[in-house]
Amino acid sequence: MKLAQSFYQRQNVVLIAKELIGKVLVTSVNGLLTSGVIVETEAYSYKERGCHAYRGITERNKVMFEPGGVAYVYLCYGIHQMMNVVTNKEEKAEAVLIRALEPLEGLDVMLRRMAVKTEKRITSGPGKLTKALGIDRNQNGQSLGGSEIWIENRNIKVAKSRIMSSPRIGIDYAGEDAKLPWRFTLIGSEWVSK
DNA sequence: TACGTGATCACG
DNA sequence: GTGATCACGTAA
Repeated sequence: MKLAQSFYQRQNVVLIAKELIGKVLVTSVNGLLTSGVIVETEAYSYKERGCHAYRGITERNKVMFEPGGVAYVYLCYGIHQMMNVVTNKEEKAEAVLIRALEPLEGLDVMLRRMAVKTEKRITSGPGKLTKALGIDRNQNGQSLGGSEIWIENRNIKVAKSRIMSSPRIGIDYAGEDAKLPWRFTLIGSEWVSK
């Protein structure tokens, strides 16, 4: 079943990022259902330099300041859509970046969207999984309680000992905050990004 | 390692 | 208005 708003609106974004490992991200875009098990996440908070919200609200990051439970989707490097889950209360701008999935449903749709013939590493990276699942800025600000994009708990068991933390990727500009161990990966998964 | 690609943001 | 920058991916 879908995660409740109360799951997202808790205050500890790092804990939420860890708990999202093993949950299932689902989209139904243009009537096409696709989904995957989350195997890699990163936490971001307005309190640290790695976060878009660190310097306050702007046109791009304003949905991060909404109450938890909505999608924050933005364009990176002019090409890649990045999918985040907004957490915490209104004005406490925090979010979890979804970085990799293990495909579950709608593999044929994903193959077509990615224009590839095999599923190999088709959702192993934040820019790739959004394309495979049909996520773009049309979903920015959408509720995760809606009918187009949501996250489910399907009772997939993930032992805490199978989750590893490490520094986040691609945020050298964040100085000391780049060292925070706020990236979570499922140990042994073939689907974690490189 | 190099760079495509275009929105965004902090300047004026 | 303008220019530097960027939570990536792929090719080489």
